[in-house]
Amino acid sequence: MTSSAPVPTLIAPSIRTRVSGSFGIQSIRSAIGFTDGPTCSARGRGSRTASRPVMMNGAATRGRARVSMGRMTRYMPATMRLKRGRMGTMCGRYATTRARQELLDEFQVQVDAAGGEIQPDYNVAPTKQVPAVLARAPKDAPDGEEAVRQLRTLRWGLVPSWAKDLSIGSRMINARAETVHEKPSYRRAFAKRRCLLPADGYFEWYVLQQSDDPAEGEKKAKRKPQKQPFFIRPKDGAVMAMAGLYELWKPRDDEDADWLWTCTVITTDAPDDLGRIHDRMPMVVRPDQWDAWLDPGLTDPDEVRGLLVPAMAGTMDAYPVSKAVNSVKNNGPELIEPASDGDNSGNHSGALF
DNA sequence: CCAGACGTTGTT
DNA sequence: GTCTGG
DNA sequence: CCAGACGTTGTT
DNA sequence: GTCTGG
Repeated sequence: MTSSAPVPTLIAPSIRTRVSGSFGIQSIRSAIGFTDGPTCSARGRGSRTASRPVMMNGAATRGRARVSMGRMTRYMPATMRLKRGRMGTMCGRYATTRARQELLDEFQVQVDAAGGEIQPDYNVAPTKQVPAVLARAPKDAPDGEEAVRQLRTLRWGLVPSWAKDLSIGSRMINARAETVHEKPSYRRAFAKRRCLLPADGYFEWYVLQQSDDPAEGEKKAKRKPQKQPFFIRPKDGAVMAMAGLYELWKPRDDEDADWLWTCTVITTDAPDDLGRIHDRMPMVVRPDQWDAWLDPGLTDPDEVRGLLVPAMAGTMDAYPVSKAVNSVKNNGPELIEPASDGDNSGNHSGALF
């Protein structure tokens, strides 16, 4: 019976941050979100507790932040821009398991340019190679040559052409649909290098906290927040053609090196049913828009933006899965199986929808 | 002019 | 590469 | 997205 | 805490 199990509730990230180890004041200021302002030369070993003002609508409330360090307390004006840690969720993991031939057929690919094998991947993470569909004129073709629709594998995490090394790619895994046309890192690719990234569905992690157990009485035992992975996929089982951009990059110091092909996933608002638990999702391109989306000759940002339509409510399934997906070392169909009773220490007792 | 960023997620 | 901030 | 590391000195 | 690697 799961009816007596504590009900999980969605909580926001803590506004109190505890840091331990050897830190300077800069670390603490960073921990509480200040990226600018007065500095202090104090250093030391031990643990600190820092608190910061609550942020609403992207701006800090008025007031002061207190940073206590043993007997010393520093106050700082709370007027600086706040920077959050990587506590949120986005499209950072997905599954793509269609076989090569299925992809070639489904997307009416003209040229199979994907070297090597295309293996089902139930745990795609940033920096991995992913199958992609794109349209591009042949390498040595004269101007005006027709673009050819091709299947390739790309590295997830877009590396802009100006990057000194490819490490920036792991931070360029998503592009917001609302701003992608104007961001320096993306707009060139948005105009000329769009692609489709086939997916079965994507993962997202809820931050869960069990409600207080009355049996514990006055003891306010603070439980560690737990993250529960969910898999989200189209109800009809159709392939998700995620809107993507690709880029070609070559190290500056090695003209003979091969071009590195990289990509990013465009995100958009999630419809209400999904938005109750998570307000962003990958942008999906409808089949009747695939041709236009892939057309490298369509470069007007307004026209391209017109192809991007947020998903309709009620079209996706979302259900909890095993925490095995947390580790990129795990891979297999079991990662997208609904979590069974007993999985994850009973964090969740069933589907939300 | 040069230096430095170039991105996303979240909202008690 | 190109834009913003100082 | 999560997991896991997170540094320096010197140089037989 | 922040950053990198997968």
